[in-house]
Formats: sequence, C-alpha cells, structure tokens
Amino acid sequence: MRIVFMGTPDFAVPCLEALLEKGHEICGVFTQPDKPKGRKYVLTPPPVKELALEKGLTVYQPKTLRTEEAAACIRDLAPDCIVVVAYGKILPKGILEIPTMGCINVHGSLLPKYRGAAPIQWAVINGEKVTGVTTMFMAEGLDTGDMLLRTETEILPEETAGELFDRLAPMGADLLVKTLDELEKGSLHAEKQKDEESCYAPQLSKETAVLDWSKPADCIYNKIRGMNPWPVAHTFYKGQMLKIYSSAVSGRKEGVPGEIFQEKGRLYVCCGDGTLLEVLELQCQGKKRMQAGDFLRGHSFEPGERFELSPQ
RNA sequence: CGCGGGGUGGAGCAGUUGGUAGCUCGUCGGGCUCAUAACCCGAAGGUCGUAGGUUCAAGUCCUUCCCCCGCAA
Repeated sequence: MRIVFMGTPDFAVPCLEALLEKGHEICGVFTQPDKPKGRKYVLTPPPVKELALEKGLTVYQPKTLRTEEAAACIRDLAPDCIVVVAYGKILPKGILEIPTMGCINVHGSLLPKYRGAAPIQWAVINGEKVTGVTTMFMAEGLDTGDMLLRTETEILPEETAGELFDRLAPMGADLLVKTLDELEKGSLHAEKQKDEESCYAPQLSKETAVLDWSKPADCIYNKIRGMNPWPVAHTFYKGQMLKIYSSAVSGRKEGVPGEIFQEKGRLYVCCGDGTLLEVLELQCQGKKRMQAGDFLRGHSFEPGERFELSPQ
C-alpha cells in the first residue's frame, strides 16, 4: 500500500519500522520540525526523522498542515492511506479526505477512554489496571474516529509510564500492520466510539507534576509512576525542587500531610487519610539521582519538617 | 557566550573572616547480647576534579580547562 506516515517521538518509531518491514511503500514521512534541546540548545531531529533519513525516505517538517501548500504536497504524493502515530498536529478535514482508503491512527489507550496527548501516562496516574492500543479511522475531532482494532494489556502494579510506553509501542506497531492488512482485504469493521464513556488525557506539564501530600498514598504512588520518566513528580524541600522517581505505599501513620521522617535508614512522607509513602529514589536540584538512604546520610532533618507544595 | 547548582576518604554531606580535613553511613578487626539495619572498642582509607597564580601558609582567594546536574527551550 502507498502510505504517507506521520509521527514524531519514539512511540511512533516501531510503527514506521513495521510498515517498512511489511513492504509498504512509504511515499513520505511527516514529522515535527527539529527543536532545540539540551543545555546547549542543539537543534535535534525527532526520532521518526532519524529513522526515516536512515531508510532514505523523504521527510517533510511543515510548521502547520493548515495551508494549501501542505495539502497540495500530500495530494501529489497520492497516498492510499495516511498513517498517523503521535504526530502532534491536528489534520484538517481537507487532508483527511485525500487518501483513498482513509487515515488510520494508532492511539495508546482503549478508546474512548483517554483521548488526547498523554493517554499512557494518565492511565497509570489514574491507577488503571488495564489499558492497550487502539487503531481508528481519523475524524475531525480529537481521537474521536471510528475504532478498528485493539489490543489490551495489564498495567503492572509497579510499572512506570515509561515502561508501559515501551511495551505499548511495539504492540501498536503489530496492531497497525494487522489493521492495514484487513483494510486491504476489506474485512475491517469500524465501530463508533461511545462519547459518553470518553475521557480526556491532556499533555502533562511541570505544574501538574507537583505532588499534593494531602492525597492518599496510593494516589501519590500512581502519580509518581505516571510522571516517570517525564516530567517527573516533584515536591519542594527547603525551597528547592526535589524530584521523586520511585516510591512505595507503606503502612499508616497519622501526621501532617507532607511531614517527613526517617526510620532505619528509610524515608517516609505522611499523606492524606493517615497513609504513608516511602520515598525510594529522589533527586535534589543540581544533584544526581540517588537512593533515599544516600539522601538521608547527608541530610538530617528535625521532627516536623515537611515537603511543601511550592518553593515558598 | 541563555540562567543556576556542584565536583572533599566506598556513599551522602560539613568545612566559619585562608593556618595542612571533619560528620553520618559503609568496610575491616575485636567485644557484648537470646536477639536486633542495636550497642561498645579499635583500624584502614583523602594528590580536597585539573593546571597555574597570590601568600610564610589555600579545600578555603584569583585565573585556565575538564566533568556532573537542575531550570529553560
């Protein structure tokens, strides 16, 4: 099949690889423009672009698709199908209508739940037990198209969003290949999404990664998993940001939310409803990531000290 | 030159207005205990990131370079 591929981050890479392996004709790859990264502002190409160039594919990086120029470009490529995986841009109606066999999207959740930019992370944050990937025909709304195929998987109790990401990406690639097979055969059954069962998974940000210690420990635990590896859940200690990479729900103790104490070389934080969270791995500003035990060796704190919601 | 923090015995940190280095933990040896991530005694282990400079004297001041990290994008 003649395909235009649109995708940007690591999550989309296995999909593109699978299409190439399956012998589909990739007549063009659309990805976000290179962006400055790192402390030196080095212009860095997105992962999909690196793979595309390596495979000798033609890469397009328009700032927007809402131009006649972009539409004309895609029309010239004359794709049978446009495949979109975490591209990061909304396709206007004019472009959705170009491919003769439609536009197919791979989404990292069991639709209609978790429509939006960060479905995997939010599934973890909300403590879901099951998630998956879904393929759909694209519609104008955000992830509202008719569903085609899906794969379900359990979310492991200690899994982070990053780890789940790594498992879901190849599952998405397999599902995409299957979906295209059936599309060619004409055996695909599109199923409308039940809008009333939908929910939205917005992009995460630093602001939403601040921990609220008045919440129960298991909620905080889930949030820490869901925010890892980015933007990383954090709190404030002595006016400085302190990132928390991993934790464990640990028993009960009545205390002021955010109050910290150590016991036998372990670091605990009091949470809401008398629950307790043990901090396992953390990082202070300007410091390396370290185990809680290492942190305690160099920081002795008075009773009553606490993690705060802001630097103050 | 985007902003900022930091490089001190194995680990995490202190080191005041410059006078040759401490703390907690770990390690090794010994002791005590029914027992313990408990306690007691003792020991090993540091060119204080690098190269220069100032000084009677620098971890501590000045300069060079290297490396690590946070923010921002």
